[in-house]
Amino acid sequence: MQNLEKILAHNHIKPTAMRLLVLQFLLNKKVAISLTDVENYFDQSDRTTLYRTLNTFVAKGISHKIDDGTGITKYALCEENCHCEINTDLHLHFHCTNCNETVCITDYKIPQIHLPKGYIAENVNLVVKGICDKCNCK
Amino acid sequence: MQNLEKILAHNHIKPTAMRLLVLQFLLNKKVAISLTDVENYFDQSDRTTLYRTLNTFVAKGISHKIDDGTGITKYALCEENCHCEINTDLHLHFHCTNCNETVCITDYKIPQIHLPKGYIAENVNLVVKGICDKCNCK
DNA sequence: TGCCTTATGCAACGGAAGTGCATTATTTGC
DNA sequence: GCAAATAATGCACTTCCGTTGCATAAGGCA
Repeated sequence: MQNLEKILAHNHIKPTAMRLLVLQFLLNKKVAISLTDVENYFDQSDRTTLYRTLNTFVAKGISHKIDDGTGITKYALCEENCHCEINTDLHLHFHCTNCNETVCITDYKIPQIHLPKGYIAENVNLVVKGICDKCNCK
Repeated sequence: MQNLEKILAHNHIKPTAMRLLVLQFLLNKKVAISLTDVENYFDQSDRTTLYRTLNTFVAKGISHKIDDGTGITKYALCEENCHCEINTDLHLHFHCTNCNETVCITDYKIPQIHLPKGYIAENVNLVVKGICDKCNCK
């Protein structure tokens, strides 16, 4: 698990116990998670700390925020070489209305969008809702 | 303003005073509005009534809900012939981070999205954030 | 060791969505 | 036209999530 510390160190985040645990949790989960998810998992721990831990991860660039249209902010680890700020590697998020999970579909890149004259795009968010493959197979 | 009553009647909504007022408000506003917007405008009126009025409009199909990524649910009247439920007339929403307004950009239709095997799309939401034409010109 | 910075934990706030229930208006059947 | 049923409204309250302030604990550095 040295790996975890390396990830943090590489992004200039002090490897506290809590951060290592949260990072591992994010790594294990393949889906985007909410603050409440983390909170439930680390039952004994304080909500604020977890909240700030997630925000630190976002600020330092190892994870990104996702708005999947449920009104609840989700978090997911960035891919290798991800530069969240830049328009080019934006991808699709899929929210399953059955299991309530949100996954990043990195294969699908958002196409160039031509806005009416005068509009300046800074950020694009594409969310598809429906049934995910797991729920579909059941 | 007979028109307003016709719209409601056509969608099987009883034309109460409140509903007519809210409908007119929506018609005048070219942008997507939040419950709070309506609430501020109809200062004397109860929030719950407005909340339920908007929900009724959505349920009966004369307006649709928009999630513009601000975390605040917005509402906008459907276009003529809109069938919100159906994937074909989904359009783009643009949220201006300067004036905080959200507009429907109906000219841009969301292209077909090819999801991985097993996924079923029911709904697509595409939100672009940035600076709108009005703010850009200032 | 002592100082300074950072992380953590507790408490509390605020906005927004939503619900329960009593009251008022509006239909509808008789 | 009246009574009963149905629907709409208004008030109070709850819950959930995001966020902040502040005091304490921990860790790094001179």
